[in-house]
Amino acid sequence: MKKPTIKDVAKLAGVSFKTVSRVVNKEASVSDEVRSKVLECIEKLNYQPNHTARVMRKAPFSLAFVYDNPNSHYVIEMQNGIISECRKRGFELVIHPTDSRSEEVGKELVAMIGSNQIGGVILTPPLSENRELVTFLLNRDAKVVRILSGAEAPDTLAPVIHVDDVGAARKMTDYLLDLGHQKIAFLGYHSSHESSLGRLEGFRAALTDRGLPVDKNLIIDGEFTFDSGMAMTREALKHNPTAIFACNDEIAAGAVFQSRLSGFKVPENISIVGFENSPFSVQTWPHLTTVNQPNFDIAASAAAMVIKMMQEKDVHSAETKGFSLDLVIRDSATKPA
Amino acid sequence: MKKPTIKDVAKLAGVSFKTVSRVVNKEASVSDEVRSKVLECIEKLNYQPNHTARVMRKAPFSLAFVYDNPNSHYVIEMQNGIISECRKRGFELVIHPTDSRSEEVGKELVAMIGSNQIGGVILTPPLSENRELVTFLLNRDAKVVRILSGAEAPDTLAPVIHVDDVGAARKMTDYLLDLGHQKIAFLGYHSSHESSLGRLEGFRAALTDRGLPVDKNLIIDGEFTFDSGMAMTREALKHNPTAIFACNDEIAAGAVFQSRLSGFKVPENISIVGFENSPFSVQTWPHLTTVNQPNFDIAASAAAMVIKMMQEKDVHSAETKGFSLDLVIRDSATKPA
DNA sequence: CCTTGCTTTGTCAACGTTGTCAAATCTTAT
DNA sequence: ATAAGATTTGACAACGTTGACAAAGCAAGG
Repeated sequence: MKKPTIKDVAKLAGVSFKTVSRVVNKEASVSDEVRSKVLECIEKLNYQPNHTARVMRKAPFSLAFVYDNPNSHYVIEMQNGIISECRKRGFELVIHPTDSRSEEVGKELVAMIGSNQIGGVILTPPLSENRELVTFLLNRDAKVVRILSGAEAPDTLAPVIHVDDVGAARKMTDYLLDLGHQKIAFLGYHSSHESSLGRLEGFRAALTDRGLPVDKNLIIDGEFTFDSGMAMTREALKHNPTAIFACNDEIAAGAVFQSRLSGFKVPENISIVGFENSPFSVQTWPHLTTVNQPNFDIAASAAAMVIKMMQEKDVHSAETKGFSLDLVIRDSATKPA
Repeated sequence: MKKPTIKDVAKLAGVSFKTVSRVVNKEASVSDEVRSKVLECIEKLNYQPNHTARVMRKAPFSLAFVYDNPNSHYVIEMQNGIISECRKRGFELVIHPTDSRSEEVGKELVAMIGSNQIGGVILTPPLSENRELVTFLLNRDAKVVRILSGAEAPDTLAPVIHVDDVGAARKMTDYLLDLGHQKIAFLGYHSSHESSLGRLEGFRAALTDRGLPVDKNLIIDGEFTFDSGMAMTREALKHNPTAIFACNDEIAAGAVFQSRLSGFKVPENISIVGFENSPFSVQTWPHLTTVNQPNFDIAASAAAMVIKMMQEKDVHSAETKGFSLDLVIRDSATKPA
């Protein structure tokens, strides 16, 4: 019992297969009478249009999500956002984890696009920061949307979604400052880690805005992990901060833990805030005050953009959309004693 | 500048396009001389075979990973495992998160398969437990591989990968018992949660094997979350256990935290073990002794199975493969005081 | 030098759709 | 009743590939 094709439906309905095609594609010029008969036959035979043949005549209905990020929570939220948009539009999502340091990335992606499986690509950091890669893809006329952090899009190569984590870091720092903290440690500076740079920038800006000095001893560098968070906290504690601004929630969780171990109550004796609003932020006690990243929405709007580009053939206008981030106030920060 | 097709290559190489096709498909009957000339032209034109056309004539080269699981870490590990296998074989992965309670699941999946985009499906719990869904898919001759927990495959409907978490729970309990613990609390029983059932079963079996009683007061039910872990621990502590067996790492993390809050040192005064070896297990102090689930390998072998089924058309022999799980001994459990 | 059999190459139809354009049918105005 | 126009339908090629089969080329055996 083979899969029914459009011709089987046509035969059953007593019309030409082109008419069936028209019904399937919801074209206008079909009489109501014929349409309903065809629809009925489709139902009866359980006909499914062959996606592949369709792609061959029209355009691909798939897009790729390309990432190189060890943070599962982030990846999943992004995926879900993209998928939700894909579902609405009848698109399929192909995921493409990759190694951003590898020379192969460009080739891999070009192969996907060249082979006509994929119509568009969503790039996340650090891939999206790679100008060379982007132009390379653009030259093979791929539809590309980049997700980047920063208050503004850095260029107009291709559409960009920018996520203002600098502004968010500043907001968070302001929040701590408003609470009355003066000595705030910054944990997680890492010169090669783009997002730590942005966050530090926001942190600094908030301090300087109020004419406060930026104490180098309180800017600690390390990895984005729990263990490193603990280590950095030991370091920071030597200089008696009243609050800790951690670059992400994992670090913050480590900080909470180490603080307690060192005899500080959180938040009574020391306030600690995170960044990301990841599951880790409620995996600790007290639950972390942090910054929410609306990854789902960011991803969905990126997907909407690529799909739009895939549909309107010519339009190449480098669109841009910005997201600002909000604080999530929970229990790990309060007024200093 | 359109994408080059096989015909362009043929023209350039001065051979028929069928010959090029043969080269591309690495068929034997091409003289070395011609082959290398063709290869050269392919290179020169930057020709990429059109995947779509290929799928139309042969079979789909994509498989779907279908899941309904809120645990990002699990999903990502599975994805990565599947992808690694796909890359080796030139397949693409389409992900399909879904709502297992919805009536639509079957239809969605049949639509994917019927439309010829997808050649096979990998099902994880709880979808894979749904016999009805599996037979439904099988009837539309989809290639299905199920991942299930349990020491053995429950039936021979379709190939199954079974993961022995019952055995692992027993191993873990034995470990605690060997350490000298007698009063062990079990946290995270939840009647509708398949995996908690299996783990409880293993826990019970280990006790009964040694002729020890199973104290109902020490079997606490609740969710698989940090907060619930804390709550269950408060409950358990009333009955003075010397060890806690948590159904997963999140619960264990909550347990560690609550224990400390209640004045117990971990592991000096109370031993706590988790399950899953998720990132949470090193996101706490001391790092958790837990059970490793080799999700990557499990997924990879599922992928290998589906791909094999897709390639060898007829073979329907319900293969089966089992995985046993190993303990990861870290620092959260030790001999009782 | 011709047959036989093997290897290499080519021709053509097919896969299941959609696009183009022409044919058939239905309206409406004269 | 008829021409003109609008709507609905159909025939056929095309998309880029592979499969089936036929043709050509070549070596060995008589």
